[in-house]
Amino acid sequence: MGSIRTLAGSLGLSITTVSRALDGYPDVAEETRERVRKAADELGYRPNAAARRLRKGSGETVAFVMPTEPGRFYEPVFAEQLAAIGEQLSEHHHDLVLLAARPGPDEAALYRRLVEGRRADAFIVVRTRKDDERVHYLQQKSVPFICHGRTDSTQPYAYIDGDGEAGFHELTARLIARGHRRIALLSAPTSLMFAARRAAGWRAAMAEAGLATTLMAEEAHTEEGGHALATRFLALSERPTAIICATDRMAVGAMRAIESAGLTVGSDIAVTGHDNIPASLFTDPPLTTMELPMREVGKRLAEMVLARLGGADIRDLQEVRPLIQHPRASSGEGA
Amino acid sequence: MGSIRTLAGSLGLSITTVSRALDGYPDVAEETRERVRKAADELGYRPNAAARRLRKGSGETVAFVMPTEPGRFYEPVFAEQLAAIGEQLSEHHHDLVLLAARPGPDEAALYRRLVEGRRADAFIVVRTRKDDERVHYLQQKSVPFICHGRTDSTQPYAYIDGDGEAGFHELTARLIARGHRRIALLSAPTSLMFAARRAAGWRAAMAEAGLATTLMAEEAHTEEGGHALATRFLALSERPTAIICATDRMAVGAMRAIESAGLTVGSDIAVTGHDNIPASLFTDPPLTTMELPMREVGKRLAEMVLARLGGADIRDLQEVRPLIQHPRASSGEGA
DNA sequence: TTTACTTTCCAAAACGTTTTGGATTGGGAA
DNA sequence: TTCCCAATCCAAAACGTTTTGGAAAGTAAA
Repeated sequence: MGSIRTLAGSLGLSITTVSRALDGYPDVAEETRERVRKAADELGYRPNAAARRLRKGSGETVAFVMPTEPGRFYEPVFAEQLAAIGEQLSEHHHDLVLLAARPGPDEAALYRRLVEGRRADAFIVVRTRKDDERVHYLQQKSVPFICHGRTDSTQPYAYIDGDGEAGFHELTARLIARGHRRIALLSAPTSLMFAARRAAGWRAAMAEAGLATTLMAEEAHTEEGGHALATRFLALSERPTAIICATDRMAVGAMRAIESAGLTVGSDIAVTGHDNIPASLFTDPPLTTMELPMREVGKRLAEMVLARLGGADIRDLQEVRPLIQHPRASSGEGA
Repeated sequence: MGSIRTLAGSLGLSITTVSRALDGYPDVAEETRERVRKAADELGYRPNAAARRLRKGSGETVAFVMPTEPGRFYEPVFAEQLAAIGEQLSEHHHDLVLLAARPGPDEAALYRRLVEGRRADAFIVVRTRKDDERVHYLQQKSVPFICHGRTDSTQPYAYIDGDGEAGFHELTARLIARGHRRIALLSAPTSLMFAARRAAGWRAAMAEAGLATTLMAEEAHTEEGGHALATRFLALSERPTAIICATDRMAVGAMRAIESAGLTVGSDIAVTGHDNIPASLFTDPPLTTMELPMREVGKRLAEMVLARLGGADIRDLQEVRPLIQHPRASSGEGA
């Protein structure tokens, strides 16, 4: 029911003409085209996606594989990015297929299945790692993809990324200018590219000021991770006067640890994060943080995928975006 | 490259036999089947998804349309649910296609496009509304779907839902037993089914104890919404001694408002939420909340969709799950 | 030996599009 | 008139599977 054949039949036209009319080819009379459009609307005709994909060879399908960590997968800004990607792609009549696998052999197998079965024409790769097998594989198979975040690849690849290095450099310099000397970094695992970049920014600013970069440790980027690391640093005889966290979630955990130790965030110890999650305005005191607008990034990510599918050059699809700083009371700044 | 034809050719078999061998039909010799399997592995052959879908008529595709509100879409537990759905579906070789549209005409048009173009064989409908056009439409077109949350429909439909009514009833009764009399409810918009259910639970418990249910108001279920409503209630001459929030995010906003007013959460005013977001363990004091395990729900949602596609009866696919209560210090309970 | 049945395989049709390579018509130029 | 070209249309092939309806060969029963 509702195939192009019945539509063509009811119009007394060939299916060729109907197809070309709807696809906007120039070799069909304007009057006919209108007639076809109207009938298609009335019958609620939509070309069968599978048939179209089969014939065209390309499926108009973009895959997004969530790297679900063992245990909970809780990414504050994730949903927003996904929504933006979905909106943008669907506007251009592309499908976003969502999958999930934890990094490791399962993930690799999933990528192979998607590529070999031609279930996806392009990929969006998030949460990039330093040495990223996903990137290797897609490059080798020459499947189009866009990364959110950079990776250590010798071959060119398309990406969009926030400038975490510059952001953390600027933040660290700001704290140094306010008199801080012992500034700790609570990092996420540095095998994750975003964590490595942010750490590099902190390290550079500290080095420029001639300060030691010993107060640094890695943990999962969760409230719990932040709490554990902060507790450890607070027990030092020379405890830090400022704690820079890789993410807002870590900062929330760190703030809790500081309060438990009987200290006051903002006056006794500065705390900062990254992400500008909604809750960061409602911590006590409000959390100093920085932000890469996820909705914009998601939209751009989708645009870049479409561009790549359209044959755009990889070198024109490499973007690093500055972060928006939000200085607030948790670092003795802002309101 | 890599079609079933080349595979059949290289084996000296017909494509029929190859297809049936790989699909496990009984009319192919065990020896042959092994030979085919091995060759398929070596060549990395996977059936072309579009061709298979076209021929089979069913696309093995489940659609998930995110109801993106105007402005920010930030759903703490959302990513986890999505990951679980994706994992489960992909295990059964089904695709999860993700789309996004804000409730309204765009959303309706998107559903039509998906159904009429046969881009989706089934739907997962989340964030159900009292009068839900998505449900009406899918029922009318008799497209299989599963709701997360219930709705006001006279016809039967498949759903899984947390028992927010019982959960809030139990919580309210607990607070009453601890001596609270003026218990306010900070609700999400009651056009959303989950908010209406939770409000009903609170109202019933209050009525049973002969208490007034005037202390109730609706706002967006965000930190900001919670903050605004709490501020309003705190200004009353007879302010509430307990504030029940529809979500943890609202509770975070409410706690901030209480502190700003110079009061102490837990001792002066009890505060509770719902969702058990990770941050709820790291508020000061830890937040009393309740939970529907999202990973489990996601998995079950996927299973139910598959069951429905397999012809299971709707009446066997209606589940209400009890919530897990987490009494904590923010309501003077727990540790 | 013939018959009937089982096992194993296969040719061809079908799914609903898009694309290729014309065919037809009418009008203007020669 | 004849020829050419532009404007419209269309029949048939192709995309890569799965499924239908046997065919061929071997085996057991009569």
